Amino acid sequence: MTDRKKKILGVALKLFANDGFNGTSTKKIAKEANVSEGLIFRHFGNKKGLLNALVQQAAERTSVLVAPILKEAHPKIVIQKTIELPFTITENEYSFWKLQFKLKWENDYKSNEKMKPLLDHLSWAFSALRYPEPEKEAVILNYIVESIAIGILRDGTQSHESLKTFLIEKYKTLLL
Amino acid sequence: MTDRKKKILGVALKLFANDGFNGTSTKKIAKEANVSEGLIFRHFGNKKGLLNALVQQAAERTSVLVAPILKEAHPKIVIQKTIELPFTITENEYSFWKLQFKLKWENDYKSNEKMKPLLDHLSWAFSALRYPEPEKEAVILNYIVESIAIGILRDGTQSHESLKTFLIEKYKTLLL
DNA sequence: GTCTATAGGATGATAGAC
DNA sequence: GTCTATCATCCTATAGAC
Repeated sequence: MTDRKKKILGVALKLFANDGFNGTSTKKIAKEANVSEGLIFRHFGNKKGLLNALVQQAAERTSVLVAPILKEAHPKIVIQKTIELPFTITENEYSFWKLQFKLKWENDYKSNEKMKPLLDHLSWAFSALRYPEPEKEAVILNYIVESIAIGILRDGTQSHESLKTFLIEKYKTLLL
Repeated sequence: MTDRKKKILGVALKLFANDGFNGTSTKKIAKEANVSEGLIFRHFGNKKGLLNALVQQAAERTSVLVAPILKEAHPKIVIQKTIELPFTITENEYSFWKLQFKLKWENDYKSNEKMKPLLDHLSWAFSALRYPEPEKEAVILNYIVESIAIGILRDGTQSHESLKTFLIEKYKTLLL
């Protein structure tokens, strides 16, 4: 992967995340990346191809991020790590996550597959802890964690920090 | 409000919700509404003006929908009605809600003001029920309810029906 | 791999007639 | 209030040179 190709991907990620796919012209991407517009099409075929490359990168990045939770064998730790997940987002990853969430609303990319393994592992954890409805608990916790992630993208990590402790304590109590 | 103006608003709502603001051309709106393209600009000035009209309609519609909960004086019922809220969405309102949620990602429309009164009333309800952290409980429940709404928009009401009972029971138990 | 130049079409918006 | 015709601009994509 050449430096220019990487630059294009980086700039496109930022712009797609902020202004949306249709709200971002290839011209703007080229300008901000200090690259000719033609180069984008040489490397990615068309604009959609550029987005696809970004989506593929994201899939890999997501599985790396979720891996430590999936390997965790202690149910209580699985839950705690899941709650902590959105708080591990650093500011330079904001564009990445923003694009992920936005794409859920695009008809072509709404696949939910990436988070399925985490959901399954959460179900298992609640099940191991004898919750009567483990699947539903997993769905709910997943919803909470996703909403927190979205909130953080909007207002920053700090604004939600107190929720982390609150949630961990809440789920700890229920586990006693 | 003339019939043609209403028609434009209805078609624009559907298309903006499905394909996004930038993904929808005024030409397409005009064609689907059986109206000349010029008429859109006569009525709404420009494309953004059309979106603004939609946003204003939505604000009114939202406050009507939330009103019954805000008037509710029994804290337990406030919580139950909040949980039930997303399940009252009918299919012909899907576009309306879809646009609402999508706009949260648009830099110009991310205002969260519309749901603030509900959040405050929820806080009050949890407080009245002696929860130690009423504001946080309100935020969490609000997150859950929003996520369910989004899930319903994706997969239909039926797919989440069992969660409704589950949640109502869960919060009932915690209140004993 | 990268750039410049350009084609071909779509897009938002306006003017003027009815 | 509504339509037709039209404009200027922008957009994606390609061709050809280096």
